[in-house]
Amino acid sequence: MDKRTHITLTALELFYDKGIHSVGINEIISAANVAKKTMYHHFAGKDELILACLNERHTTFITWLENATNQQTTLHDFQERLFTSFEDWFHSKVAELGNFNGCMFINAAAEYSAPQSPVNLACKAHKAAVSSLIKQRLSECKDVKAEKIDSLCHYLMTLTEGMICQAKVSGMKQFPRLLN
Amino acid sequence: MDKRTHITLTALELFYDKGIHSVGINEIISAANVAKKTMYHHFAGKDELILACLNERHTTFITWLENATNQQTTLHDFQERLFTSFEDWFHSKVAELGNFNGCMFINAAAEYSAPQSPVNLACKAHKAAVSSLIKQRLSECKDVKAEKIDSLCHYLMTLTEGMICQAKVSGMKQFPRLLN
DNA sequence: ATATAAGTAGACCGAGCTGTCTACTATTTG
DNA sequence: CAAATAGTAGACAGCTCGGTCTACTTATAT
Repeated sequence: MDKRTHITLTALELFYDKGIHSVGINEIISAANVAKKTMYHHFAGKDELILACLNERHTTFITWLENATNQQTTLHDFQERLFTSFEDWFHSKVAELGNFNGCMFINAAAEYSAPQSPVNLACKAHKAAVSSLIKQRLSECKDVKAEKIDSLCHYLMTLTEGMICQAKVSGMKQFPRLLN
Repeated sequence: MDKRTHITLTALELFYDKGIHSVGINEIISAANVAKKTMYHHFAGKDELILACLNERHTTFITWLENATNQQTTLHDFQERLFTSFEDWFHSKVAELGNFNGCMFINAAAEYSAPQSPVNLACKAHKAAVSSLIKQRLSECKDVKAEKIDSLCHYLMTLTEGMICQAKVSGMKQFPRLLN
């Protein structure tokens, strides 16, 4: 594997697990078994590495979610598929997403709250992409009217974001499914 | 005002605004206009100060939420009051909660993910207390059956947690209100 | 009034951080 | 082959951090 990718993946795992500020360069190069010079050959600094990690995570997550939610024909099916997919993630059953520790981007935004900082912008962009994917999927449901897509997406995003937080903080890993 | 409280409030504002790891002792004592010795007279170290801040925030938040949601008689009224109260918070219209920057405890948990660390335990405890308050309020609604309280609470908690994250990360500050 | 506690200002220490540099080795490529 | 590139190991500089300490100054309480 490419050294740059290897360093990125190693750093991502540490950042996701422990938080960004808690992980130093020395820990990363030690875990990746590379020399410090190698890391600084591929990345201008820690900031660039952080952004590479977020980018890597973004691609992995969106690809997973795309595959996990395709080919649903009704709103009910899509919602159920969406919920169970997230529940799999919460239980660390999705190999490519690693040991569940909340949303990498919510976590990162907590550490980088300055709204115009590159990290914060990457977090916003990720959430916008997830929202966009959900709208795409809703538009593929035959029983969803076009004018309902935005509000349904907002509703589903709110539930998924809420469950991510609860799964991380409180260990509650099941979506609410209200039976009327 | 008591020096200990003054230091706690100053530190809390900085922690809430910038994140815990991003704020050093020197910044705190400088902002609070106290000597370093004063701070270390009242707190054994940064960790103890952090916990005091979380405790302060917890009390302030729960007290606000208790007052904001009392005397609702129906589920519909309670839910609407809950949502509009949170929306006020998102728009920084609640003086005692300061400039909105997400949930202090979700943010803190992102920085302290070790499940048994004191900070993480304080975050879990806070969320449990919010959940408990919502259940209490639901039990006060005349049209809510006792056996529905847990699932309704889970549903409302999921929506509020989700909206907190979206308000912070994406700037989306309005609850979804699906009109059937 | 005087002893004790609480406070100020800031120097200082050791540790850890990011990032640079030297010296050397391996690998790739023209 | 030769030159450039990518790599290793690790020392080191410069900075910041948490935390301690000295010397001095209020404030408080018996």
